[in-house]
Amino acid sequence: MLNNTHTLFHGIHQLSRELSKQVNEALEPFGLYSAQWAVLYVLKEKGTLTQKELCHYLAVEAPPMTRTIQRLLKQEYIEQQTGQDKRKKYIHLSTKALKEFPNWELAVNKANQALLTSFPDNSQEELQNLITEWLRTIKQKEQ
Amino acid sequence: MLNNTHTLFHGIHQLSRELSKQVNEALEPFGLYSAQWAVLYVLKEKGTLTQKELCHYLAVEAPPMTRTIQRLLKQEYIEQQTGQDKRKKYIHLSTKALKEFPNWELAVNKANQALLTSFPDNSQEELQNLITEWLRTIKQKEQ
DNA sequence: TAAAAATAGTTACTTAGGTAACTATTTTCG
DNA sequence: CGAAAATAGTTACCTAAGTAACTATTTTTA
Repeated sequence: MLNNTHTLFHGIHQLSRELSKQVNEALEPFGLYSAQWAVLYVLKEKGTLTQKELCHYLAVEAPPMTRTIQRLLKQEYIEQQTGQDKRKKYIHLSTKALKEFPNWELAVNKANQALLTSFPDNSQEELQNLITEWLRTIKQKEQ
Repeated sequence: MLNNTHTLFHGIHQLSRELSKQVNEALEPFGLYSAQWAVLYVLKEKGTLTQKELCHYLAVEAPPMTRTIQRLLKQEYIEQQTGQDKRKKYIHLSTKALKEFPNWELAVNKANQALLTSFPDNSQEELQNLITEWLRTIKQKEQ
C-alpha cells in the first residue's frame, strides 16, 4: 500500500467534483443537471427501464433516482408506464427528449473533450482500466 | 480521446462515492464524517491555518468550509483565534483532538487499507500519478 | 389459501459540495 | 486622507447522494 492513501483518495474526490462542475456548466443552457443527464443517457442507450434497473446501471440508491425521475417527468423528458407488476414503473424517453438529445450530447461531449485535452489518450485508457479494476475489487468485497 | 468518455467519468464518480461511504462508516463510532476528517487531517499536518488556507489545501469553496469548521468547533476539536487582521480566523486542533487523533487515524487507515487490498501497489501508484496529472491539466486551463 | 417475506418505489431527513449575495475588515489609489 | 476595490468569512439556497422508515404490491411458504 502507498505510504499516503489520503492523497490518492483526495485526488479522486477532487476530480469527481471538477468533472461534475464542468458538465453542469455545459448543461446549464438546457436547464439540465448532471444527475438528470446520466439518466437520460442510459435511457437513450437501453430504451425502456424500470427505476430499479436505472439504479443498477448508475450505481445509485433508489431515493435519489426517484427525485431525478420526478424532475425529468415534470420537464416532460421521460414517460412512466406501469405494466403487469404494479410495483414496477417503466421509464422511457419522450419524443421531446429524443429530439433534444443530440444537442445535449454535443454540449456534454464538448465539455468532456475540453477536460481531456492535453491528457493523452493512452493515459485516459490506462486510467479507465485502473478505475474499473479497483471498483471491481471493491464490489467483490461487498457481496 | 476515448470513444466513450461517459464510462470513465461515471467510474470516477462511483469510486468517489464508494470511498466516502467506507470512510464515513469507519468514522461513525467517533461521531465524525469524512469532510470533518479531511480538515482535522490537514490541521494535524500543518498546525495553524486560516479558513482560506484550509479551503486551498482541500480544494473546497469557503461556504462548505465554514460549515465544517462550525461543526468541529461545537465538538471542541478545533479552536479559532483572530490575529492582527481581524478578517482572518486562525484554526488549530484542540488538545482534545490531538489526544483522539491517533484513534481516528487508525480507523481511517484501516478502512483505506481494506479498500486497497487486492489492488496492487504499482496500480495504486500509477492511478495516483494519472489523477494528479489530469487534475494538473484541468487546473491549468482554469487559470 | 392465508400469513409472512420480499420487492419496487416514496418520503423524511442527513452529509457534502456549489453559487450568489451579503457583512466586516483591510488595502489601494486618486 | 478618503473613497473604491479587494479580501475573509457567513448566510441563504441550490444540486446530489446516502440511510431509515414507510406504502403498496407480489411472491413464498407454512
